[in-house]
Amino acid sequence: MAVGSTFEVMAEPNRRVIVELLRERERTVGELVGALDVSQPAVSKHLRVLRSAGLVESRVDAQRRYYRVQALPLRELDAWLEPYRAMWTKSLDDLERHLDQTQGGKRAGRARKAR
Amino acid sequence: MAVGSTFEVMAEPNRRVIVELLRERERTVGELVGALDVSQPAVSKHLRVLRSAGLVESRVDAQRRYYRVQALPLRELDAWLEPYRAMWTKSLDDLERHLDQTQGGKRAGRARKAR
DNA sequence: CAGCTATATAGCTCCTGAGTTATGTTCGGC
DNA sequence: GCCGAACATAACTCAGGAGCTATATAGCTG
Repeated sequence: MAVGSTFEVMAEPNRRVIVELLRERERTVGELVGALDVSQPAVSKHLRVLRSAGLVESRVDAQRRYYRVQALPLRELDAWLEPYRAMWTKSLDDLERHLDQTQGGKRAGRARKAR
Repeated sequence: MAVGSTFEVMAEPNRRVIVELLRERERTVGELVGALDVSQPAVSKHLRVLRSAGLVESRVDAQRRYYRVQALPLRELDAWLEPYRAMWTKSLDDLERHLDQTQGGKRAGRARKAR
């Protein structure tokens, strides 16, 4: 529930891969195992962690379990990042101003700021 | 540099506290130690990790070192989250539609969607 | 220069967490 | 009703990382 747990859960590389795979479409445990280069129990363990963090849900079909992403908890990360957006925007603006000063008119037709 | 390292660095609770403290203003190591309930070497170690991830910078003043946030690496987290924004927006819309259906006109003057 | 302050580094301990193998459970097919 | 497929759980190992104490380094102060 806390932003901390979401951060910690998403810090694990294989879990991020799982979430990215499930973003495209729901998948069975077997499909994830095939994509991940770790054992099936390891994948089940990651799915357990992800489920208890509310980041995935599952649907049963016979012996198969289809997992899908539940993105809402990621919103907490987004909210946590909010105060920093202004800071990196400023950093980029400062960088740009610096480039404008040092390189002068060399880049007249250049594309405008990416935010 | 990779989004993975940024995730892992920010997963540590004390490091997140440090970054949040430095968001307000630059601080010395001693100030951070006073706020954190861990030893001074532990704080220095966290600062080292944060510095090598590009998340903080330091300025020397006599024996003191003032640390400040460098927010740019956090932008990678923001970018990573991007594809999921549409998903949680949809989840919230679905929830709202559901509430509208089940509770009908009970909440006529209610505040509008928060995004 | 002696001693104090502020911070970094070294060396160590300890616990957590990610991985493994082995086994349990559930379900469909024959 | 049995066997195999699909997944979860149990029990264990092992490495890394976060913490600590002790010590080194750098700079002010008197």
